[in-house]
Amino acid sequence: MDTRRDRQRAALTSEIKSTAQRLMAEHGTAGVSLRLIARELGMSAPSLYHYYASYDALITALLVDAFNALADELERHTEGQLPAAQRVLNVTLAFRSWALRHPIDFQLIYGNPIPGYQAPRELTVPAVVRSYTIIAQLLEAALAGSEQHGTAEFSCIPETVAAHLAQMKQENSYDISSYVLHATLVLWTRMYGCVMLELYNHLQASVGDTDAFYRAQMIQSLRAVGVELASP
Amino acid sequence: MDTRRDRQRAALTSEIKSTAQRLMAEHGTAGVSLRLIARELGMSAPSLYHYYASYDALITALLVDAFNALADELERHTEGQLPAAQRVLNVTLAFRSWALRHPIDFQLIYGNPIPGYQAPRELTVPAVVRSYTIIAQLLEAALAGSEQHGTAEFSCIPETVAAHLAQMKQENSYDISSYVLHATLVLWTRMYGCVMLELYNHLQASVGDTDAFYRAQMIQSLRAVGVELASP
DNA sequence: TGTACATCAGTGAACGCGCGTTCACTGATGTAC
DNA sequence: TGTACATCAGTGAACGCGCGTTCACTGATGTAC
Repeated sequence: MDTRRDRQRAALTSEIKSTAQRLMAEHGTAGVSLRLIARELGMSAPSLYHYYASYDALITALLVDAFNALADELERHTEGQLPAAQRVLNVTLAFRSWALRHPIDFQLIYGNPIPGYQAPRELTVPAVVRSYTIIAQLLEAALAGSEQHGTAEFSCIPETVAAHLAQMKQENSYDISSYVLHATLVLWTRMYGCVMLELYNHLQASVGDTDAFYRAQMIQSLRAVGVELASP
Repeated sequence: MDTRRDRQRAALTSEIKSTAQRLMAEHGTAGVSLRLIARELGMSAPSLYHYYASYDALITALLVDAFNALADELERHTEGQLPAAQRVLNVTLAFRSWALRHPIDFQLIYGNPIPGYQAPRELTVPAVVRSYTIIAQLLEAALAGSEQHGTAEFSCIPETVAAHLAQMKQENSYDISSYVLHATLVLWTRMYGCVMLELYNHLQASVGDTDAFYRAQMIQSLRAVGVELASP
């Protein structure tokens, strides 16, 4: 049954969520409250309890949405006719551009935790893994044809880290090489570092053109790993 | 004059600060309040106004302290008998180890802003620049003797970024090459990315030995820039 | 199609909490003679 | 060394605010016959 009431309910449920996002954009991830959302929607605070069981439940909904939106966006750049090497680059660029277009969602995922809120791990862990494996699999494909595996320094993975990756591979029965898992982690930390600094406005003043800076860093990093990119 | 009252006052002023830090460590940077601090110290909230003009003034004091403590720590690893190349590596390692030992101070500087608090720019900007120039100068020294400047990919700085760096050089009359300024920025983003992910517990599960992982990344990055490190 | 009943969205009042800050005060610590 | 005064640390009460959540309620929307 799809009654008028059901449709109304679905509409308001998502309107509450989008209002929360908008208010977070204005007041920061910690600057949002049920009462503020209700005020903004022109309704009373208790009425929100018909849509979300609690304040934490609403935050969790936002969090899960953000995780999936990011992974969806990365996945979108995974497919296509382009050579795998080019697609890896595009995914790393998509990561940053999504973060800049959705700074609040990004902070919700990777920024400071919201005071008093503890994200349920059974929801967040798989969501993180999803983005991570998207990149790893694509990187594996991009490296499949190439002979050499990156620069000499790069191939030198610390013993303890290699052991940990091997164990992870076994436990989760990944069919991705330790080399690629390691390279993905390195990429990940570099993407994250640039994006987070830019989001907190610590980069613009020094770099100027953060767009070109990021792109150059990604190209350099991918080449160091062994991805053969056509010249730009 | 150094009366009993003066000493008492100085002692309490710093005790308030250290209590604030301890409470932040327990409840997050946003989870601290004047009333909570006062309760913890066994005194009334209004009495704190004899030591700090307002809540914001206290936060600012913590922030400035943190900025300087980090820069001091980096500076400490700048000096010494070791070759400059080795000292650069040590400074990057010191950055992470300081952040791990003082996670709250680090988050205060580089994490999410505290809701409702706006750091005065005339205090924070010079403090950031201080850490940045420490690394740039040392890197300049480490590269002074070497013939080649890093790998081919690395030398390729985007035009717009190069132009911005040249302008910055002129405005502030730095005597550091654009190449080194750029390399410092790259290093900076990589240090930050690793450390921030580790602080927010997004790295341990994937990497295992974050210590070795970080060290390997720094060595690889420094070599890519052209720093000639003795083999470990 | 109309009626009786169940479901559910939305409300205002209230609870209990914590916050930063102001104010008029008490009592102790310092200072000047 | 003692006295009179000024300075300052610390206090309890209060102001005005916002928060998440509960509760008993009204009135509209749906459902079953």
